[in-house]
This record gives sequence, structure tokens and C-alpha cells, in this order.
Amino acid sequence: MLDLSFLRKNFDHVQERLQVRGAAASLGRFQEVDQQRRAAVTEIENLKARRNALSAEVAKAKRAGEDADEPMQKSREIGRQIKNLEDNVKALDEALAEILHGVPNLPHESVPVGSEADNEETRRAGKQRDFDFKPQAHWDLAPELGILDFEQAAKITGARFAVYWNAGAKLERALMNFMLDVHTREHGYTEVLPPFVVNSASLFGTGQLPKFAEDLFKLENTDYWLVPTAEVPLTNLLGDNTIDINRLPIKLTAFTPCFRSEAGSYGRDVRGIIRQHQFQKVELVKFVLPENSYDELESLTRDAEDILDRLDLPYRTVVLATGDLGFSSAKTYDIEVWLPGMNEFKEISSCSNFESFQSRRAKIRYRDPAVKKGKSQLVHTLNGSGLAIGRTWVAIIENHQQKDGTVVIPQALRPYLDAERILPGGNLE
RNA sequence: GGAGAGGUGGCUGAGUGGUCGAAAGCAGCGGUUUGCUAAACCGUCGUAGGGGCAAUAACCUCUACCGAGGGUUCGAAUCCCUCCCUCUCCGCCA
Repeated sequence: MLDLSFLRKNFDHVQERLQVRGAAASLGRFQEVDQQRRAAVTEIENLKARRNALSAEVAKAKRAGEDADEPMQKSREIGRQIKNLEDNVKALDEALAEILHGVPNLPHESVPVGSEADNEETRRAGKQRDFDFKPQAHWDLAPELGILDFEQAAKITGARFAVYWNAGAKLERALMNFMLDVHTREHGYTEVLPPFVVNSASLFGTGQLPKFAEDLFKLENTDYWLVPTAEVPLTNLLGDNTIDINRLPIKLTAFTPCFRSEAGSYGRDVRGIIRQHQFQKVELVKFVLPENSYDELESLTRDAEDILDRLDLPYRTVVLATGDLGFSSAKTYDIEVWLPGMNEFKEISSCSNFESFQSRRAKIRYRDPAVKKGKSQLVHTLNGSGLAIGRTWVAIIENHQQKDGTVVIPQALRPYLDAERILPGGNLE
């Protein structure tokens, strides 16, 4: 959410910045509604001031044992006027909120202008292997190895779910532990295990609601939703809070499953486990001082890339162009891992700086006693996948597959599996 | 699931219809004093929105906020209704 007074004072500038991300229309009738609302609010407040004065008169008269019919009569009349106006303001409030909640964040000036085609590669690392055989896609190789099964998942649940067997399940668990260990022991994140179910207020705080409800799973007859990402519980963990400046930056990491309805993506990534209704992820979230947030975005992205480096997985990092940015983000790096079986780079992490877009919604502030009389200010929030475990699983299977149909486990992961290789039949060796 | 007790500022906690944005204490901030640590004393101390005003400074002023939302009333922290949350006991359960 953008700052209301900033928006008022810099309307043309905001309009311009929204234009470059293809959201110029999102402001709608903002100015008109805002003006009407302010006029009505001022009128109500004036009436309330008069009513309060009259109430004081009533109180005074009654204490003195005098008659108070006249001010009571006047006050009652004003009360009626206020009631009428309040209905009007309520409607205008709702209209304004609807507009404001639907306006995406403004792109940072360093973000390339354009569409997805204008995303710019900022880094490339790891060596893409030369295969002396045709590498298989994971949706062929993994079921062949007996570590991944779609038919039984379809039976017990439905499409876009998978069952992991044997070494497949262990690999997923090993990746979870490996990622959490690296981030907590070496990158300075604090591990959290949050609820996998959140309420509407939390989803509003991070920006999924009200606009993207159709992407989520909601539990029937409740205000509960399955988390689409740990970003939601982690970011809202500090919601409605004023943080002491000495505690910043706060860096959190969590493992959670993530649930997404994938409405509107029916034709895409239908094979394999690239796009599932449930996948596991280790998430990184930071709360930082505004002046540091872009440095923090760089280091957060490095923290995510480090996992790929350690797993000998080739990748490239791209900065998303304005038109490809997510709703809440001011700047995003996508990390894309190389998948030789699928023969393409595939997003495995998305690292974003939301500036104050989320903290304004979720009310996450900090106080600096040295500045502005210690008035509280909004923190900047960031997050990124560190990493999506399912896609990392795919990357390991596809990149480290051997001609004989086995998969070599990367060195860094061996202590977690106590094995070097996945054999046909889904066993470890 | 059943019974009961509660939710008030950064914290503790008073307040059952008007003079309450809210006592008191603690913490914080500014100062005075004592040779240090520490203490004592004085002062100050919520948030948000609008207007004065051109200003994201100061000041003045109005409005709102005592878990959330409705209602009663000239007037609500206080009375009524609904919901949420916390605690205690019982039941059930991993």
C-alpha cells in the first residue's frame, strides 16, 4: 500500500511510475473520491466538535441542577445530521480503500523498464554440464527411479500433487535441513516454525489479499487460509509492532509447505513437480532500516544463491523488469536454476524488496530516538526463497543424473543423507 | 466441547454514564544536585487523521482510538448485542 499523503502530493509522479509497470489505470477515480471523502470528514468533525461542546453544556447544567433541554435538543438534531453523513463517509472510505488496496508498489528507479522480455541477467554461475547422453527430464527419471509418484497422489488427493518415496522423500528432508542449517549457522538468520494456516489480516498485510484470493486455498467456514508462502506468517509476525532500532536488521528463516490454487495456470508446467498445489520451501525474511534495504536485497539474494553454489547447480540471476514485478515488490531478483532435462532455466527463488509497502499494511515500525523526536517510522521488508525445495530436488535429479540411471548426491548434501548416490528402486548407496 | 474470569498507553494497573486520552507506579526522555557506581528531586512523556498553512519543521486547534464491530444515549473505557483473543478448571486428544 502506498502512503496516502505521499500519493496526494505526488499524484503525477505516482501515475508515471505505475505506468511503467503497466498499472496506470489502478488509481481510478482516486483524486475525486479522496476529495469527496476529505470534505465529508471535515464536515462531520465540525459537527462532532459542536456536539461535544453541547454535551459539555448539558453536563454543566445538570450538575448545577439547571434545565438542559435546549442543548440536548440541539445535540440530538446534530446527531441525526452526523448519522446521515457517516453513511456517506463509510461508502467513500470503502471506495477509497478499494482503490488504494489495489494499487501495486512503485518500481525502484534501478529496475529496467519494460516487460518480461526486458528482464536483465545480472549474474551467471556454475558450469552447465556436457552430457554424453541425453539427460532425462525429472518427470521421466524420478518415477523410473521409484522416488516420485503421481498416480497415487491423484488417487488420494488430486491433480498437481505428488507422493515422494524412499530416497525421494529423504532428499526433500535433507534439503530442508541443509538449507536451514546454512542460513542459520552461516548467514545469521533465526529459525522460526510458524503456523501453516493464517488469517485474512495476515494475507492483507503482505499483499495477497484482497486482490489475489483466487490463488489461495481457504478453509471452509473459517477465516483461515493455507499459507501460499512462509513470507505471510513470518512478515506478519512483527505486525502491529514498533521495533527497537537496535534490533534491526531482523533476519528470519522458516521451512513450510506452501499451498497455491494455481488458478489460471492450467496449461502451464503440467508435467512433473514444477508447479504443484503443495510444495515445500525454506523462506528468508528481513526487516531492515529503509536506508539499508537495497544493500540488504543484494545480500539476501546472495544468501539464496549460496545454496545453489554449494549444491553444484548452475544458475543465472535476473532483475525483473517493471512489467514483470509482483504486486507488492519495488525490485525483484529471480534466481533461475538450469534444468538440463527440461533444457531451460527455471525460477527457483524470487528475492524482493517491498520497501514500506508491506510494513504500512501490517504496521511494522521502528523507533530511532535520535531522529525526529523518536517518532516511529516504517521498516522495509524483504523476502526471498532460500530455496524452493521441490525445484531444488528437480535440479539435483536432472543435473546430477548419470548415464546408468543413478543420481549422484552433491558433496554438501551427503552428510544429510549418509549416501552418495540414488539407485534404481529408490534406494540410497 | 462444558463452566468461569478477563482484554485499558512501552509495561504494571485504577477507573461502572459527563470535568477521562484516561489516576498511580515502572521504564523512557530533559534537567538540578552529590567526587565515581548509584540515588534523590523537578519537569516531560501515546498513536493516527483533518484544519490553521505553501511545507514530510515548530506551534495552535479539531476529530478518532481503552481487543474488533454494531447498538442504546444529548453524551460510552463505563450499559446492551455479536465476534476475536487470553487465563483457570473439567472433558477429549498427539
